[in-house]
Amino acid sequence: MKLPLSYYSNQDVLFLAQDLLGKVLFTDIDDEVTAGIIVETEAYFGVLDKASHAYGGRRTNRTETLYSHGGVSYVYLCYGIHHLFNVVTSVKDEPHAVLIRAVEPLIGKNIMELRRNMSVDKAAISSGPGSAAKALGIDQSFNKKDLDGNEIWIEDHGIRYPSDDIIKAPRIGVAYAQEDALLPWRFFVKGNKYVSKPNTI
DNA sequence: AAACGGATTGGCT
DNA sequence: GCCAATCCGTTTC
Repeated sequence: MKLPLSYYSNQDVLFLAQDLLGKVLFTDIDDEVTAGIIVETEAYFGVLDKASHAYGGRRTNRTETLYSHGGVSYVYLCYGIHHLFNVVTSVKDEPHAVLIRAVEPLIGKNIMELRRNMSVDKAAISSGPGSAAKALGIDQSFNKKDLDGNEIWIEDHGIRYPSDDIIKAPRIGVAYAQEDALLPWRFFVKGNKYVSKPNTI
C-alpha cells in the first residue's frame, strides 16, 4: 500500500505528476492520522525550469532539499504564511519536484475540520497548496522527510481516473517564469470540487 | 546591512 | 474583485 522510495526515483517528473493523481497522501501527527486523495498537482522540471527554485542549478539552504533522492518531502514557506508541500522526484542531484495543490479529504475529516476551522463539505478546506498542506497539518517540520516513514507517506488505493478526466493546464502563480509559465504542467481531476480555481480550461 | 518579493489565502468592498 | 497579511531566502547596496 505505502509507495516505496523506488516509485519516486522515476526520472520523468511529468509522468509522476499525473500518476500521483488518485494516490492518497497521509500524515500522522501525535497519532492523529489524516489523509486526502491527491486531485491536483504541478510538475517542476529541475534546473531547466524557470519556475523551479532550482532553476539554473541554484543550490541554497532552502533548495538543498530539492537535490535529495526521489521520495523526500520539500516544504517551504510562501508569502510568509503558507506552507507548500512538494514531492521530490528522480535521482539525487536532479532536483525535480511535484507540488501538491489540492486533496480530497478521505481520513480524519474531523481533524481537518478543526485545523481549517470549516466544514469538510466546503471545497476551500483543502483546495490550493496552502490549504491542502494546512488541512493535513504539514508545516516546516515536515521538510526533508522520507516519504516511506511514519510521519508522512503516500499510498496507492487503486483509485484511477480515465485519461479524459485528467486536465492539463498552465501552472498557477508562476508568471515570473516567462515562457515556462505557459507550459501545461498543471494536472487536475476534471469536475472534482476540491481542485483550486481556475478549474476549467 | 537593508530591501525585495513570492509555486497564496481569505476577508472585505 | 482587490488587497493586506507576514516571513525569510535571495539580491543588492
